[in-house]
Amino acid sequence: MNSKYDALFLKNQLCFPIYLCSKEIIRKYTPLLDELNLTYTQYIVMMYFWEKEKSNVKELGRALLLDSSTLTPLLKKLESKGYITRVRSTVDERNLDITITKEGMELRNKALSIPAKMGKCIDLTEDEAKILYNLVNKILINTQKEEIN
Amino acid sequence: MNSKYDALFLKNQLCFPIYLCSKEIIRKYTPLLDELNLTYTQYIVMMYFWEKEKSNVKELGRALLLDSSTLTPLLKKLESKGYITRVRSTVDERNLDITITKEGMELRNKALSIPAKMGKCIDLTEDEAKILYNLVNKILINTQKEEIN
DNA sequence: TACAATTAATTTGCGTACAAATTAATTTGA
DNA sequence: TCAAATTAATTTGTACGCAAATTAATTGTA
Repeated sequence: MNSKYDALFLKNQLCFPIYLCSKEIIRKYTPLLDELNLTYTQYIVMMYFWEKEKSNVKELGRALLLDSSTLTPLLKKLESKGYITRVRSTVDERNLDITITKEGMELRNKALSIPAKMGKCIDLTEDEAKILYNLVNKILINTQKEEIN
Repeated sequence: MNSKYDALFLKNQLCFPIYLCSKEIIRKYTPLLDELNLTYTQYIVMMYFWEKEKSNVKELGRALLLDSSTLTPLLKKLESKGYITRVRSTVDERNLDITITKEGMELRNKALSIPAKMGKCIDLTEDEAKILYNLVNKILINTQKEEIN
């Protein structure tokens, strides 16, 4: 311990490199996703719909940890690109039925090469990737516990 | 391998939880930083100036991996809060001399309790934190290598 | 059964984040 | 030496990201 300010030195921050890492990864995704006419967040949303054809804003937001106010304009953009449809539910008109289109489903095939390209770019061993995955998920669990501060 | 789409399943993504992790951590920082009248990015910039009293946009951007077009408005905000000053260099007027003020420097004392609070919230062991730090930095190095794709 | 409470989605406001274009100052080289 | 190239910062345009306010539909209950 050199100074009472030690914990405030940039080089001693853990969160800062995580934040940089997330940004850099997204930056690397960008040219690959450009070919699918998707941004990173839109790609994550499409990934969700590749596995679950139909959903609504609330459910999607809970699954992807995205606010409804982020999703509303993003979903409108995906609709305008023809990848999903947005229709008010007839059962409960508060809900929005979001459904992937055939074109949206076909995007999946165009995305097939992306994971390998990104994996090569990240360039971790399988073990390292697994360790990182577990640690990051541990933080996600911990940060989502009841706040005390 | 169950399907050719395996690598596109959300649960098999490494980058997605890193992205979530970064966002969740920043979300946790927010109420703590509110007391200093700072956003997370502004906090990182202030941290930089707590260690290096004077800089310019280019140098700062390289250190923090932030674009000048992100920094320009952010620095104007920090200036309006009285934490830094922005003056064109007299030596080379293309450069902006950015200097931390006394008030900016004093913020550091108000920030002293933040790292411990965040550490408690993240809740990793010292070893886990070190491993995570190294893995994230490895990705940062790898992603910043010459692009091949 | 009306009306208050709740719920889902949208809108608004503010702050990043970055690519591309622009502006202004400095440097380079024919 | 002066026009072209380079450089630093700013501006512009698009897209998140989230808190808070709003709107509209549904539910709960007195």
